[in-house]
Amino acid sequence: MSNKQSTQLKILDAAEQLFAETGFSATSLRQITSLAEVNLASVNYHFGSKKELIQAVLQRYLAVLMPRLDQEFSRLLAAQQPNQLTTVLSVFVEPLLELGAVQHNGTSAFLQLLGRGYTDVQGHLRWFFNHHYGRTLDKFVLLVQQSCPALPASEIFWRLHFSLGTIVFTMASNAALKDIAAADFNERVEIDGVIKRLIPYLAAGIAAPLAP
Amino acid sequence: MSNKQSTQLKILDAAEQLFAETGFSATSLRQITSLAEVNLASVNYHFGSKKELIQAVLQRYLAVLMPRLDQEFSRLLAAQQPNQLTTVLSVFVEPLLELGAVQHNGTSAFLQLLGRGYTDVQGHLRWFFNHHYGRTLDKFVLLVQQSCPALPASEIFWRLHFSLGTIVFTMASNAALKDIAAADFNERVEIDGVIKRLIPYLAAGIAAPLAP
DNA sequence: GTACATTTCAAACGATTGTTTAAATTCGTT
DNA sequence: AACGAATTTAAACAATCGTTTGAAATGTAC
Repeated sequence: MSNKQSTQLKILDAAEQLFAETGFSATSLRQITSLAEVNLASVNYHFGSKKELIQAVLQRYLAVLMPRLDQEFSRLLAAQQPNQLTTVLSVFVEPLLELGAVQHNGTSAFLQLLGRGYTDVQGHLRWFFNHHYGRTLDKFVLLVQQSCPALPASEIFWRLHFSLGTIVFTMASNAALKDIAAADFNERVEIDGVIKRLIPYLAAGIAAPLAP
Repeated sequence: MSNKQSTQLKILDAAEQLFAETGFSATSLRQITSLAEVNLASVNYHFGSKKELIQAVLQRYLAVLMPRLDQEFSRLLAAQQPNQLTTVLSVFVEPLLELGAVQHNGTSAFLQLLGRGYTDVQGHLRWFFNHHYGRTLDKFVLLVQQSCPALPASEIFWRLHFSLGTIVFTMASNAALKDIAAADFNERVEIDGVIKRLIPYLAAGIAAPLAP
């Protein structure tokens, strides 16, 4: 076997780590190739450009996660009556945690990348998501609407984006929050702990009574 | 009067606008001085460095907002019994909206800057806040704890950071969200509409029942 | 109006960025 | 072993960044 795959993988792994830690635009190709111990030009040789490298790093997880989520959404939609909101949200937990199989610390890395993608290169990831996984997202929105029949669609739109903000920001600053929690509350929190803490918060927020 | 103040103000206004639109590190001094119609070197002359310019842009709002919030927190703390959580959160509304007096669209601009500050230069704004306004923040945390006596302090810590994420992300992508809401729901939403939509969501999330 | 301090200005600085080039090396196939 | 394709390598590219410089311009006070 040639070491072509090996070089590509070394780049992907190093890029993922640095992107998650410091963001996409703040990470230089020289940092990546230095950590990966490969030549600077190999990024452009194997991936074309930095932009395509970013997409490749994200796709490694999305290609696993999104079909998995789509399948879960379809399963819930097949039920006769509406699902509890916490049930709908809990659907994310297992597929996300299974990303640990893609890579070491894969779940945490992916969620941090997601946060970076939304806050770093503004608007780009949102478009990418709607374009590639619009069908899957629609299923999720439909599930939430079924769970909250009292809420108008526009209110659900806003609250789902509020929730996206909660997730994305929490994950982007995951490392800092972990440190503070450890220092202030003697509390060791892992990624699954954060995810499970999020669910009641998000469920209550989304289902909150309408403002007067 | 010399036009020293005028140049400084032109820089502050232009920097604020571009920082809010595209973020701190993605905005170059040349973009700022070009929009402000001043010489490139005047930023370093009047503010010292880009970093100090960022601080000056933020301080223009924080110097107005934080004493105002501190005063409101003290007022609520003087009450004998715990306040409703929505009451505590609603305290932010008026001081935030009054930032419109600092600048045109000041409220929206400041909240976007806040979002950028937390997502752009990771960790720096958090330290700055705790260092300069720690007393005020402590009052707020105390108010929330009084409102939610059933929640352990560590859980409140996490939920307040979830809420910070909601606010910061929503405000950083405020422009995009406004556009989508207008396109999908024929809904014109201004900054005060977003703020008032946030309160029931945040209150419900913070006060959510504990996970099993 | 002269002297002094403040501000503006064009130009250049050194550093870093993503990308490209062309030669050197490694690899798989015959 | 030898050929051709794939990959790696060092070097340079042009562009952009924040910052500095020193002279020109402007403002202030006597």
